[in-house]
Amino acid sequence: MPALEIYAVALPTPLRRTFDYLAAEPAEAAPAPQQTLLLQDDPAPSQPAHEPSIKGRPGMRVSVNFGNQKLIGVIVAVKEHSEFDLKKLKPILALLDATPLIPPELLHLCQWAAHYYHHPLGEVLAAAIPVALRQGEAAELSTEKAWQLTVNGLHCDLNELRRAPKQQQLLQQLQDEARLGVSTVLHKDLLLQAVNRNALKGLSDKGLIDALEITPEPLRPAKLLKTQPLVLNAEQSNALAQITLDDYTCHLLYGTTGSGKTEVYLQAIEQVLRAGKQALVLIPEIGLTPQTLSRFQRRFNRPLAVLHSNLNDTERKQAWLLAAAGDADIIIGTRSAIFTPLRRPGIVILDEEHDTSFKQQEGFRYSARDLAAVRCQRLGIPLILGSATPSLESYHNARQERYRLLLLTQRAGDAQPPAIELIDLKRQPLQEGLTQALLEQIEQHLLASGQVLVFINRRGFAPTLMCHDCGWLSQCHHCDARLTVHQQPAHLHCHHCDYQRPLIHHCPTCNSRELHCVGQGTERTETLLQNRFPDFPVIRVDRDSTRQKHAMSNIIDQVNRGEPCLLVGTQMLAKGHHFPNVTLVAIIDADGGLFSTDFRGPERMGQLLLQVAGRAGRAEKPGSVLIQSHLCEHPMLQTLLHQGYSAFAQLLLHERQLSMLPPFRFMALLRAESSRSENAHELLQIARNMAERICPSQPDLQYLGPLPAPMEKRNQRFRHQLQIHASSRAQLHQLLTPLIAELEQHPLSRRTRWSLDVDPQDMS
DNA sequence: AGCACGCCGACT
DNA sequence: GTCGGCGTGCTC
Repeated sequence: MPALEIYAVALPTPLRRTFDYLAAEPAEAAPAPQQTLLLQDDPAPSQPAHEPSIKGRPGMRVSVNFGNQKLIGVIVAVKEHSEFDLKKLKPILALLDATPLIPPELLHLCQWAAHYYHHPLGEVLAAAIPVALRQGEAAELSTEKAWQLTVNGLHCDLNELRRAPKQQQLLQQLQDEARLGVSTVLHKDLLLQAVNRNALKGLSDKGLIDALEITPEPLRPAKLLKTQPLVLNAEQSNALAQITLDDYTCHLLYGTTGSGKTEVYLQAIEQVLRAGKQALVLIPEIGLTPQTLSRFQRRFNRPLAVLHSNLNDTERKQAWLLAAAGDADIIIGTRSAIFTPLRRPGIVILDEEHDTSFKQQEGFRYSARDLAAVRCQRLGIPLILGSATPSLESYHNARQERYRLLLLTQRAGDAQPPAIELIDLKRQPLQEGLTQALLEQIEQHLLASGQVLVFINRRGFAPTLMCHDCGWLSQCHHCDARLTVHQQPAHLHCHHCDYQRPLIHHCPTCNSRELHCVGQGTERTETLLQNRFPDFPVIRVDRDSTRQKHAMSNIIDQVNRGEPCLLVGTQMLAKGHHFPNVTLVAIIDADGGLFSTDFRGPERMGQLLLQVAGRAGRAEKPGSVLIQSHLCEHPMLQTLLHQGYSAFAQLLLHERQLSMLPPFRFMALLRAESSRSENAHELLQIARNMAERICPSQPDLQYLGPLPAPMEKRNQRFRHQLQIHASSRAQLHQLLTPLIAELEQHPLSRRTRWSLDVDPQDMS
């Protein structure tokens, strides 16, 4: 009598536990003839579609009946006993994998994340697995259409095709390649060579070539590099030499814009590839420009897989499986790529590590940066965090020598750092927010054939419409926010809930015609600059102007042609793209971050200012940066501009320490939202009472709230939050584990939407 | 989360 | 008489 086999299965439900299932009963009589291992679309539930000899192991997918739905889950443990009534256990319907889809190391990372973020494992796994595989598709690399000469085709006389020159040319090409030993040619490669489809069909109809489906072999030519590495300067060489490749170290590569961080990444990756291992490169959501990608493709003769948000389900699955199979040597992706399985993991690089897009802001709120550290530590491989403006968390870790600090201070080549100057806005006459001094500078740079980048971090025409006679404001009815005025096309738009309505010209309250636009947005600045400099093109770059598919690359092309022009835009301009001909960067208003309700406001402001400033003077042309502010004497601005980011970061860290905020304290944010404000508040009050009972407030563990969120009403829902501050991670989690368990048992917790954010990045 | 069950109000 | 509103309970 074989021991009972029970699988603990994680299912995609918000329930924070696994469910036990029996292994499907072994087939009774004679073994069924060759049954397919992997499920087709719809398995017959009565007949398990797997061979009895295959045993379930952790990381394999199963399909099961759950309540009255059929779900796909992942086995997380195989055991002989269950806490649950054995008679009530259901058998799995089918085992979907012959080998674990999630290798043990990745499953462990998911379990760690579920535990650390107090999030259901089933949902963590759902975030880790591409949709196509989550829905039960076979874990097989997709095949590609290819062509092969038939015997007739190989020996066919080209003269026979003299009346079909396209076919003749194609046949000759295929015969030539066949003689060189290349017997099959991928269909997509032929299309890339502009081969006519009709010519292929013609040869195929004549029986000279055959179509076939093949799984392409990864190409690894003997020569690793396509192009030679750049010569490193002393700092870069030193940084590269300090990167430990054979065990875990987290390196903070802190390098000024233009100091050549990417070259250090490339040469570190080169060493990893030479050791036969894979490199995982994580980049911010908008950082994956064709420029970044081509830099990797141009350097290495090795297969590369890309994972970003514009892939469809099939492409995403393919890239994921290529990484898992070890068929891709370099994997480049955004946040969720931290969950890519790797056959031969060698290094993880996370570029622009301060970027907020590495933290998921809804649902499973994980930090890809922090998970990268956990994963690398487990794997015993190096992690490189790179930034010109490191997050205070990482900078603090480096100063505490938990991370190895690698400094790059020199700009590559002859590029000079930009000269940064403040323009005091106080008492200045303004034209749509721009001072005379700024306009004159812009004019000078344009006349000197320079390009000018004007940064204003607000899209639309103006953030508010106001009645000059009665004080009416364009309030959004769904949010505690004003509707933004847009002129292209003209409408009022809430940037928080997406509510839109036509632009009005009379006050809805007093019917006055004196409706004024208050404040500046990109459209308004664009209009002003277009009127003021009619001889130069003004190009607006924001979410609205780049909505269409190739809009951004068209803009990049236009700007890189080098003609003098004005670029007006939001932070989209600050990230990823290089504009070598920009000689002046103008920042319309630096003050936003200094009044922010979020304690990270000043940090974000400093990072953004330097990122924008870094766009100037990248090439041989020296750049200047002008920053308008009402608070020129503010110590933060002064420190940032005169002593640099490190001094600025140290100043902010000092303040964080005094006010007992991260990274000196550890935070969790319990959020609740409801269509009735009292409900959200009440649930959090219950949570606070529970928390006080588990662990009373004390210096090492403090509660703040429940309080309304900074924007209480958003999209018709009222939001409240309870902050939990602890002096150590351990203390935080000692509270959270029982608190969440108790809270989810409470009846009110199922009627009001709530979520937990461990290490919140955005307090709103 | 989904989904079923169940118990009260306005319609063909 | 039914359709359907959403409160409550359960999922191995």
